[in-house]
This record gives sequence, C-alpha cells and structure tokens, in this order.
Amino acid sequence: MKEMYPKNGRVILHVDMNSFYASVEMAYDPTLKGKPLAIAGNVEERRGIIVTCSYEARKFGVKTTMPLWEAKKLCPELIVKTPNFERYRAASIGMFEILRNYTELVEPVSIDEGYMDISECYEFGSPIGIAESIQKRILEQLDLPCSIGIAPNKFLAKMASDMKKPMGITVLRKRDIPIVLWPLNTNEMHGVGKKTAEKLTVMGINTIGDLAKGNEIQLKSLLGINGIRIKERANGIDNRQVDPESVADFKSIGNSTTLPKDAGNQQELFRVLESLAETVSVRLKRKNVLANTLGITIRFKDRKTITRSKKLANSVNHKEDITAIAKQLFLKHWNGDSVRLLGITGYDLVEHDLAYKQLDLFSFEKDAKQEPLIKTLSNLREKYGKNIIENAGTKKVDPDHNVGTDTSFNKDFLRSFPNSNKEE
DNA sequence: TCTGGGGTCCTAGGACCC
DNA sequence: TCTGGGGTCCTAGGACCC
Repeated sequence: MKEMYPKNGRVILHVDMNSFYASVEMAYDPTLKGKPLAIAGNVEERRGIIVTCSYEARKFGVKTTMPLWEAKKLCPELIVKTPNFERYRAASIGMFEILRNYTELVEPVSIDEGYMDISECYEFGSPIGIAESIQKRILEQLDLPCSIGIAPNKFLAKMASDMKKPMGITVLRKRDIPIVLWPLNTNEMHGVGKKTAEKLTVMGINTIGDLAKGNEIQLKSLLGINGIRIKERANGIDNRQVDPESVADFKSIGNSTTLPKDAGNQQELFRVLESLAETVSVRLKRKNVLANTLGITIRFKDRKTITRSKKLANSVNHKEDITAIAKQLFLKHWNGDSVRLLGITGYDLVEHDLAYKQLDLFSFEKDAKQEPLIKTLSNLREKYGKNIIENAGTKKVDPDHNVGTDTSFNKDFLRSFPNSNKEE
C-alpha cells in the first residue's frame, strides 16, 4: 500500500482556529454572536491591548495588539471581555481530541493551531474530505470555526490555512506556488517579520517570488541560516516532520507583568518580583520540573529592555529560592531608573526525579564541580555541628559513605537553603 | 493614554580547555 | 618568545510567532 505513494507525497494539514478566544466566548454565550467582541488584558488599566477580536469588530478596523482605548474609539459599541484561559484550554483540548480521531500524528503548535500528517489516513477518504469532516465536527461539537490548509509540507499548509478565513479549506500544491505564493509580499510569509522584510527590500527582494530566486550568498550574509531557510520555503521546500512529542519538551517557563504605573521604588519592585516568583514556582511544580538557569527581564520606562540570567549550581522550583535569586540579579543590574515591566523566567528545565538523581550523583563527585556543594556543606556544619558529614570539604569522598542515608542531611534539607545558589 | 504576555530559535562574544 | 585553532559553556540580545 505504502509503495503506491511517491517518496515525497506527504499530506499535511494545518488547522487554525478563527479568532479563537472571541469564538470560544461566543460559543459559551451565543447572545454575543454577530456582535463586535474583543478580548483584552488589563481592561481597567491604561495598558490594555486587544488580544483577539471577532470579525464584526475587525470591520471597524479593530486589530490584535491595538491599545484598548484606540479600539474603543474606532468602535464605541465594542464588547470587551477579559481572557478566560480555563475556557480556552478546555476548548483547545476538545479540538485536538477531534483531530486525533483521524491520526496520532497531531502536533499542537499553540493553543489554537496544529499540524496533522494524514499521509497514511486512507480509510477516511480524500484529504479534502478529511478536512471537511474535521471542520464540520469542530463546528458541530464545539461550535467553533476553523480554517484548514492542505499541502505537501508544514510551511505550505500554514500559508494555505491563512488564505481563506473564516471557515476556509485551501489546497496548496507545489505546482500552485508560482501563481498563488510568489505574487505575495515577503512580509506575508510565515517566518518573515518586519525586520527581515526591511532587509529583503534593501536587497531588492519584495515578493516571495523575488525571494525564491534570491542570491544565496547575499541572503546568508545578511540573514544567516534563516536567509537560506526562507529561500527554500519560498520555493516550497520544507522537510520538517509532524512531531506529536514536541509539546512535551518545553524549554522555559516564565511570568512577566507590565506595572500599572512605572515604578522606581525598590520595595515596591521587590514585591512584584515576589509575586512573579510565586507564579513561576507554581508553574514549575505543576509541570514537575526544576530550573537550572534563572533569568529576569527589566523593561524601563523608555521601553528599553534588558535580560539578565544566571546558571545555578542547584536546580530550583521553590518560591523562596526563585525570589532570592531574582532579587539578587535585579539589584546587580538595576540602575535605579523607573521600571515599566518585570519578568522572571526559568530555563534549562529538568524533570523533578532527574534533578534529584543528579543532585545525588553530584554529592559523590570528586571533581571541582563539587565546590559549591562543599561550601554549602561547610555552612551546614557550622550551623548544625560537624557530625553531619565528616569528610565533606576534602577531595577524598568515600562513595560508600552515603550522605543521603543520614536523615539530618537529605535533599529537602539541602534545598531549604536558598543561599546555596548565592554568588560568591 | 501607545504598544501584553507566553514562548522558540539563532547569533555572537568571551571564558576556558586541550 | 609571543601566540594557533577547535570545541563547549555561559550570557545577552534580537527576531519572530500566537
């Protein structure tokens, strides 16, 4: 059966929910249907921006990322709601469940979009038939609209799903590229933003067709590896696989907030850091991971933004540890200027159990990496007497002398010392 | 009254080691 | 006496996406 299909005959779908948050609110409260609706954060405060809006609101010129006050000026009867993420997550889970009825090869990209590899889905009919069936089920079961792109790879499927909204189904074959894709401006291409489009313009590249014929040496020198990649994409080449596991290994977990008013008071900023640390700690624990690197973000009142991070000797997920490190980083790099936004992010995430195993190994290791731990141990000895572990601090650690069996010194005990990551 | 919050990936320089 | 080249880790910033 498989041999009947050509080697590169993949069939990829990109399923994209239409104005997702607004549509979920409408499904939840049908009286909102047909009305200009916007979802916006910080509704009471001056920093609120439009996160998503209904097609009715778009007719007035309301757009995503527009400040709320501006949207209200354009559309005085705009209905504004704050995001209700539990609702959106529930709808998202329902949507991906429907997709998995057709194949296990479903890769969620974000809360409201995902790729499917339906190359082997013979029993469900033609690709268009499958797309129609998916669209119908999502509408009937969840009352939500979506657009679907059908193509031989991810990039083309993504471009295709964008072409008809709402409730579109678009097929984009390789042979359609010159007619359908090439006339478009480069900034309409997935992966080309404002900055890249500007650089391309300087090179005399305006359309995706220009890019497809672009000079590789020039592209590479101006845009790095991305220059080569976007040229390939412009020619319809994209070999990325649909990977259902990719959601499982997230790389960072963070929380940031724009303050109601710019602030320059250290006590006040510390309180913000404490609350951010709390959120990050809860999220890390919920995902059962610890962070090996911690970073902070400071945006000043002129919107200049800096990030500062620190690789840690011991992984963390407790609020107290995160708070202490964040404050320390902040004090070290804050110049006293008024602050607009603060953020804390954990990177280098390791699974809870793995982190503990490494910590155990770590305590028996004989090389120089042992130093931070030895310092911690010395502190402990000073505080609690030298009977905790006799030979810590020397290079001659006996692997059979298991420090972990001493109940007064276990992992939890060690972790209760936020200063174990203190900078020397 | 301008411009949120959650992320990913890439680049580049300096430290450090061999 | 005066200095190579490669690899990896760490840190910071930037571009992009939803």
